[in-house]
Amino acid sequence: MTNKSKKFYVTTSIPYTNAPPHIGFALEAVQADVLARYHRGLGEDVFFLTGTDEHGIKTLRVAREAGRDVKDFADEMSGKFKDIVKVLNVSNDDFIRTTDEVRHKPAVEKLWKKLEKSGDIYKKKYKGFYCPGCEAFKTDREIIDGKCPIHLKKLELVEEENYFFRLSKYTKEIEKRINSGELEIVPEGKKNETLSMLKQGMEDVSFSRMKDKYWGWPVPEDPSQNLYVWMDALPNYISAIGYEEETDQFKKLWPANVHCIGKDIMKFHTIFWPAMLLSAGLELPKTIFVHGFINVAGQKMSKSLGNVVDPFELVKKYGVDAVRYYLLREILPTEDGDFTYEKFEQRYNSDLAGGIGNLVARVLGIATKISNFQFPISNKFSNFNLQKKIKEEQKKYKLAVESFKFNEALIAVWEIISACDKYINEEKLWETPSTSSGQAKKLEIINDLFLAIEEIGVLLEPFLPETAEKIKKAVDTQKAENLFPRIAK
RNA sequence: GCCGGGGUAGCUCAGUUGGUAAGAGCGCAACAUUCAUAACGUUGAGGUCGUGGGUCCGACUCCCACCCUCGGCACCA
Repeated sequence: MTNKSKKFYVTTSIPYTNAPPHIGFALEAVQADVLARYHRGLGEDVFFLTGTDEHGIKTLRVAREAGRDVKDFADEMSGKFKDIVKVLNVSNDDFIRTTDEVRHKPAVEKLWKKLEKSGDIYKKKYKGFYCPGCEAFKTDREIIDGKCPIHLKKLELVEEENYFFRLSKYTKEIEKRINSGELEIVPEGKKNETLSMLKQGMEDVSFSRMKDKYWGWPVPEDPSQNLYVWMDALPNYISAIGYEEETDQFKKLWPANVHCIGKDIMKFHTIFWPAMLLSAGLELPKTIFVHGFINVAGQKMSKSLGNVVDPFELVKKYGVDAVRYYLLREILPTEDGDFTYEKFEQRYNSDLAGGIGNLVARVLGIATKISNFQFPISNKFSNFNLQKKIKEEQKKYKLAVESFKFNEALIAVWEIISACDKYINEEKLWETPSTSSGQAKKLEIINDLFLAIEEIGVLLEPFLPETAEKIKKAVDTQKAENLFPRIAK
């Protein structure tokens, strides 16, 4: 492998810190982690970024309601996201916060100046319905009867002068880049949605708010205004890697290979962000990968319904790889998925306990109890069919991961697991052969199974890193712990 | 309202350009078996492929209408 020179820069979106992490962010983090680990396995120079988006009204409001200092509150929330990433065994190389004044703030300022220099920043009156209670503008959709749904007070029509970004100028170019494939959007349906939005044309967007109405970094050279969310959050992808000083790292890593995002923020990543980059004379990310949402028992996850699934609890209860497995195998990568404990436990028992867990225990049991086998007696397969099957599935696996079909990649691995189980049954490995040649053949078969398990571990590493490690250890020491104890019903 | 994606076995989904393929996995049942986590394996039951029309020698696969569902339609992120 000589992929050392090839770089791979992957990001998650930066979740907002008004609430602790839920399972939706866990999905995104784990998906991005598979990509990062897979490409590392290919020998590429991988950089994997995640972080938190902290500025804005909501964090401010939630902090106030809790009687907390906002920065202090944001610190705590951001810490929770840092924790969940760690708990999920996500291999991020860095973690950026929008409140970071060393890396982020100067980078955002620099980007702003670039946009300004391109003539894409201008002042315009922004009109909106403002709720003094919320201290925020309300969108048309939020407004009920001309009133704020939270405070039930009549909204004021407030006009303020803000800085706008000339988004409209770039729609044609972005459309072109998408159509040519230079900017790839996965899946196809989301690409089409973006294209249809572009076709309708985009209006310019406000990139700042009056200082006292928005928590954020000040607009360079106009401290009466603060930078609005797009201008603050999206640039995290370049601020973290050294955009401000245009470091070697920045030159090497940008443009990003993949931005992993949720469908709710698609427009900002497929239109706003590319427009900003074009304006600044920077390259566009290569791929935007859009995942769906996770419902709980068919219902939207929400605080008011009280059905928010806490990823910390899940990991505590079932173990990190069980959670990763569910997210990657049961949830279709680009569709909305569903979470229930029943489904989770069923997946766990059938695939994890009965599949990989059982196979490893089985093979090691045969090797140690039934035979005095020492691995390896050969690094080549004796059984052509098994070898062929593994090769086929490896191919499918590679294709699947590289097209973001994580569930299909896992299906391929489980095909190998199933083939191994069948092999053991067909050969009746537990019986004692009567001849010495029969005995020799038996050892060869066990060797095949060890080779297969070893390969399964390798394939599993991006998905279930802890399990992969345990498998490796089991093969090396010929002792296995119970990988996934069955959950009693 | 406009635009787009879907509606295939109990569940989650595959089904290439229309013609002996109506499929997989899970769940369920039976059988077999004991090396393993009551596991693994084999076999089986289960679907008029949303509804009603149409084109065709022939449609899950094409056309029309309708029903249901999910999403997008521009500053909540």
